[in-house]
Amino acid sequence: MIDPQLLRENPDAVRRSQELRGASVALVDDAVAADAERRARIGEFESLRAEQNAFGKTVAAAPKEEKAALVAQAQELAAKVKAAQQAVTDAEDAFSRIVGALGNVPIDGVPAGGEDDWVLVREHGSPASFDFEPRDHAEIGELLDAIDIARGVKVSGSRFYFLKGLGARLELALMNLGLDTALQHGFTPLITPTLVRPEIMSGTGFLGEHADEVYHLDKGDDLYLTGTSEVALAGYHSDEILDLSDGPLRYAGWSTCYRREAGSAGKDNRGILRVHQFNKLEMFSYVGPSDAEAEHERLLSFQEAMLQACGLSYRVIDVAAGDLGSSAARKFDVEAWVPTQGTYRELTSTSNCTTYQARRLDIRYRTESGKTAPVATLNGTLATTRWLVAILETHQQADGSVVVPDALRPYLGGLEVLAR
RNA sequence: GGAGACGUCGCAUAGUCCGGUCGAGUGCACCACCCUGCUAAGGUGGAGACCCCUUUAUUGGGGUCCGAGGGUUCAAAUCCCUCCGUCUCCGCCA
Repeated sequence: MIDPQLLRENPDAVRRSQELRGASVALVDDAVAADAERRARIGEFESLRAEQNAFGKTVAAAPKEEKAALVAQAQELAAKVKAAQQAVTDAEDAFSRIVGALGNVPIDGVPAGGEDDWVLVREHGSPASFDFEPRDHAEIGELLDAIDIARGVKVSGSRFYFLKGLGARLELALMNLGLDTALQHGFTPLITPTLVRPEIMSGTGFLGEHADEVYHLDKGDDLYLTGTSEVALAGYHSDEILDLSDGPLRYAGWSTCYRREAGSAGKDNRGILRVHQFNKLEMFSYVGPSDAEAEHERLLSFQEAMLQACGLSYRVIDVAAGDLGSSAARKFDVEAWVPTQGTYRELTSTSNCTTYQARRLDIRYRTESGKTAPVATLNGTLATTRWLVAILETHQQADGSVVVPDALRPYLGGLEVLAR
């Protein structure tokens, strides 16, 4: 949730934010009103409560012949207190519902608009060219006996697959390259739970507009399957006051990810570009708010280093405000060239959530003056199963074999070419 | 899955049976000062989180927090209910 103080002191900034996102500006007025209402009700309750507390003491201290009369008086007061308390509860519920619906305020420079209004930050490398007709990754995967889609569908349904032999090894190699990269930069590896409680799921913002994307267990276990380890990584320090005096806390979380892909029927049906289950290595940083933008650049640079190590050409885009998740204040996607699609496809994404997510999960740190303040949280992908698509297609040869990028060879026992 | 015990402001505990004197005591750790002077001890004082008003200076006042949420009551850490979690024993299964 956004900083209520910003809402109070500079509602215009929030209005601009909503406008940039293409979201409701009127909601800001509702939020301001809800805030005022909430504070008024709190004031009423507290003064009544103070009166009751004081009165309770005289009742307790009174001699027993006077007690009956005093208690009768107190009853009246108690009824008022109870009503006032209910009014506070209602006002606070309304406030958090309305304010919670406001997205994070984009950082200056984030382009306005929606999905297609991203701004190119930079390009690296040039799209691969071939002197033969390139095969798509599904075909290569079949030729190499590396990706078995037919049996994935047989066992689990559409959008499922088996990674087999070289495919399985390639994914593990990629993950290990990512893990080593993370370790070099001081990230602590974490293998995270993929089933989480409702409060963690909603605290991280995944039960909002994208609730349909999430698998939920309904056999008496009120748990959600996470679509990214970001959920567990953010929940990890929820309700805590962190010690950031030695610098940011950085984690590299590895987990399987589950997505329902509701609403994308017919989209990317072929291969493993869009699947219900995949693996991902995710970076997650808890930093002081003033360090957030620098940290964002760092995460992006690690991602680019990974893409480069895998020999992929890519572009970095600054995602437009309307296409940010509600938690993000800025998001960079790194998209790799996928030869058979003749276009760039998202391989990684890194979001600076500033203090938005932390405020909802109640994650704070101690400032120099000893006070507590919400931390900033950032996340970014370091490797996912989807990378296999770009790697296989980019480095394929006419005979269907695939050249292994140098950086991955040590993780494949020195293998230089994937061939059957 | 069955039976039992438990969840107190950093950690450890007192208090809960007999509701008001506990808006919470004590020990350790922590911070400041004093004493002393040496790889320590002693003394004094302080100290949490959140919210509202005020001030805008880390000011002053008020409210909330005894796992979470409800209930009973003039009044609940203390009684009742639900949920979450921990521990012990048994069963079952890896």
